[in-house]
Amino acid sequence: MIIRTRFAPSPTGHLHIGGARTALFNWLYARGNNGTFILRVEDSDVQRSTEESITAILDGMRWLGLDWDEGPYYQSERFTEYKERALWLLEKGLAYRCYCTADELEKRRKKAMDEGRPPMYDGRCREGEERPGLSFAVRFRVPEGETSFVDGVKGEITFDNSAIEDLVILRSDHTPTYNLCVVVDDASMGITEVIRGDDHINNTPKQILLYRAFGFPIPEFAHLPMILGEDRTRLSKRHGATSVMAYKELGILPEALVNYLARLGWSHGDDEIFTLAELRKKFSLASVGKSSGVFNKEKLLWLNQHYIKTKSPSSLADIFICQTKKLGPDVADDSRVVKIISTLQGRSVTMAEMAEEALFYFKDTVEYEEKAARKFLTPEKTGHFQRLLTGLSELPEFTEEAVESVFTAIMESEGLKLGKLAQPVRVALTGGVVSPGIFETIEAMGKDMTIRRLRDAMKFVAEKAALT
RNA sequence: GGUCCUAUCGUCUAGUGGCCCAGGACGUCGCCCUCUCAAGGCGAAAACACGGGUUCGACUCCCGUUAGGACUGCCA
Repeated sequence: MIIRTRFAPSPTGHLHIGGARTALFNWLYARGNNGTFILRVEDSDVQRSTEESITAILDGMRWLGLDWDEGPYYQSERFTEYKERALWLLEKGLAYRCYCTADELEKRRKKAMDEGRPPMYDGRCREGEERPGLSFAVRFRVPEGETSFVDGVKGEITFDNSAIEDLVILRSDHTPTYNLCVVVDDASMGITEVIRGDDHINNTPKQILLYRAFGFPIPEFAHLPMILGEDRTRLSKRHGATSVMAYKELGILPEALVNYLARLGWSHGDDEIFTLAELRKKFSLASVGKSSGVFNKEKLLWLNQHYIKTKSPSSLADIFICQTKKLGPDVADDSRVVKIISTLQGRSVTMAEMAEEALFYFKDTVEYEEKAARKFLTPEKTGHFQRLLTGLSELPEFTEEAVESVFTAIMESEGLKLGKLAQPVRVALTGGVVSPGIFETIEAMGKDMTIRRLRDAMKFVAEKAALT
């Protein structure tokens, strides 16, 4: 049998971390088993579903590289089918008309809670007469007995049906509800493995009962543990960035987020680094853990740093240009970009950070940090700038090695250590005391800008000396 | 309240009865390297929730306790 999995988000917000991991695991399971991955938008709650959310979710999926083979299907386009199915159950006596109003139900529920009774629907309309002219909802008649299934992650789970109330499958406006839609959809789309968050475990027996009532084949279920915030409660806005796209803005690479999400709840021995392609080969439901995990930003950042460090500079260029633009400079046409990235990628944790650290390469004039200038831009510390300037401007090839040779010549003839020379130059070129290696910085900056900045610094020193 | 799920270092986890006085990774701390900052190398501190069983032997199996989480909607 061909494996068919699906990701079924409800479009009431962006694609969040938990949803992304569910999508990833479904994708991995399908792709790893030559199966089909389906995207279905669960917008059966017309009131809360929005177009923007749908776009946001699709964007998030694409950014992560999770492509789908079928869909997106929309539940809102399938309302007649759900309704017909519900009516069929009604006809067969497997469901019944409930004339209770939402208000009454709410009151009864509250009363039951206050009195410490389980707030379940009491089934009062179960055997009632049909009352023509009155509006009604359709409730599924939950049979007596037990319902159990073998969960792909958690193992065997059993429920006593007495704890399951007769659920509404068609609202009084005759729109379908979630449990009906999922069952009808999963069955008609031929889903073989339902992989979703374990907040759905309690829905599973209801759905199994519906499958049985319809006579549909029952799929396998696998429930993934939740992702929690630092305070060990369900991840939500309170915990900061929870939207996948927010991480993109922060300069997180999709490979890093995918890798992190995969390792949150799934493991492969002691391995930590996985590309999407490797995950595809190695992923299995059997090695998904049972317990919920806390989302740890530090580790995500570590992975991000790893990918920034190991990717080719040119593959980072588009993101770099985009992040830099957010800070001002448009560097799309700057031929130095790739070289500049290569100087920064070993020391940037995020792409946003890299853009910030790269800013000095793009400024028209350097702004010296006051403390740095005071310490390093002095007559004695910049004494060799003229010689450096000459040496550099005479270089036929402006490469890291060539630049280094100019420095070495000065150091040898003057008996200097590199530190004595490098720090003042660093301040002259970047304005501060922190930057990539001085030779690579000079190469990446280019001959013209380097020489100009060296001259500016000498002028700065001279003017300062003249004032005192 | 009821139902269900879960329980190894601060965090993510390895571990499927003896290989474990518990391994890896992030983070933390120390040392080394060093033109600054990183990166890198080396090292350290740090965990089997508790109580009963089962067994020659339990982190591993069973039961209970405790703790956390989810669900309990005419939301999904």
